[in-house]
Amino acid sequence: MATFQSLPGFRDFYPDDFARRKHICDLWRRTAHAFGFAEYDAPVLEPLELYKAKSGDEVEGQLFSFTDKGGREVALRPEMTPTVCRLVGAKANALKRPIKWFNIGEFYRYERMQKGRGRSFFQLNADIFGEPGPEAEIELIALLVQSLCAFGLTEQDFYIRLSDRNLWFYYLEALGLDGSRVREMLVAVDKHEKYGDDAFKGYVEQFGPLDAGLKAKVLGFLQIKSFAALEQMFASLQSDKLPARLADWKKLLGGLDAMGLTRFVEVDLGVVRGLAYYTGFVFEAFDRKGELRALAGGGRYDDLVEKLGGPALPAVGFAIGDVTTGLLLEQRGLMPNFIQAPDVYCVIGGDAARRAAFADIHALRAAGRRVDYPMKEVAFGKQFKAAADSGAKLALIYGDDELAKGVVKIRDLSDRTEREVPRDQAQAAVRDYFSA
RNA sequence: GCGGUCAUAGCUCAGUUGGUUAGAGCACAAGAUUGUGAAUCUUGGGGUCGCGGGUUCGAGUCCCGUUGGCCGCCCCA
Repeated sequence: MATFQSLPGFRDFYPDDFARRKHICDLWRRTAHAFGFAEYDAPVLEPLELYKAKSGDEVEGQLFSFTDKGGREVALRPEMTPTVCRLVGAKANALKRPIKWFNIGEFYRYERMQKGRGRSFFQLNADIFGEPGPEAEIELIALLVQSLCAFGLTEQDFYIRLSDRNLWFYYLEALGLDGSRVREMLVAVDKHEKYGDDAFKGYVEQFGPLDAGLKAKVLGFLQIKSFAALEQMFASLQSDKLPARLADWKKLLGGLDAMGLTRFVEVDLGVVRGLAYYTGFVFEAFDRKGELRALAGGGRYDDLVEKLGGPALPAVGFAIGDVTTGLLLEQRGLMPNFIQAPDVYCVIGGDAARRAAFADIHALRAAGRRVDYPMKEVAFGKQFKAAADSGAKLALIYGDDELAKGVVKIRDLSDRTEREVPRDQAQAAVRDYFSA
């Protein structure tokens, strides 16, 4: 047993594991680029205060934080949002709008391990700054959908629940609740799915007994699962903000429909995301079977850039993690088998043959071809087996017979045909094979 | 931070009421085999049985602690 092991919650990426992670990150990157998002990055280590300013002092318990040698309180980044707000805020006036940015990076949280959650993970973060209307949500939800469809997942495999904190505010205000009572009620709504009526305990403890009529109305609202039901609910309510908001909803749902994404999206007012900094539409992606933790989450946070010291700048974004996405792909058999196959495997006789082979091997490699060969002298039979096992398309055979004739034997490993070419034409023959 | 459960070779596991030098399959390596592909046979390397303590003539096995994994709670940006 090895003396040292990786820290709890951290993963080692052996080549097979790394190939899976790379597969996920590569497709995310390609997808984000297809949507016109620009990639950025920033330090993994940030001032602790950045996260406290966004989430409150309590977050420190969930952070990898420490004091550096200069006496600075620092933390490994647990999320990208504060960092990207810092970046955008610092240059907001110089950046072309809309600002569509994404990042793929590693994040760290000091938490207890569970299925789908460790202390280090990779996320795609995508954000749009400077666009106050639902056009930004259309773009981001479409990107989120495609970030999963790119792997072959379909509406059978996952869906997105769409909700709106603004509507909750308007609704609860229309019912006569003030600001702090609204926030407390939203916490209860967030927990209702999990705890049922017990979710209201916190509200009751803070504000006294819950009026039966009010509770019934809240329960009715959080069970709304369609835009039609939403409109009907508001038909009888008086509010000056509602018509504009319902128009936003129409624009958002209309845009998603035009992109053919309606089958992925379900209106669900039961989602509010407990995070206080969300200010409008919020959305979460889940697997259809409901067996995994959330795949992705996001929403609008129009106040955060300013709160973190930048100018007032509307923003909406989401993040999707590699762990749950990977679990879902494994579940559905959509994780490919990755083989690190060379293009060419060389079968080599004795020392003289080896010297001849080396010249071609290096030249082919310099031209970008993947070439491998046995490092030690090995029986021919084993070399052919190794060539087949390697997954290479071609075997180049440098034996004493070929050397004497001044040729190289080229074996096509897929159909087992062989032919001989003069030594000085071997590289060209390989090039022609792969360009054909 | 709390609770449950587990820990034997690189992997999957066996190991009897506590009893000789802890086993198998797979994987890896060498050979049979210096000229042709998933085969066969032989052989080999690999373990202080997670770690520490206790009970015992004797512990992989029983007890306590600890570390780590898995599952759940809290939390989940």
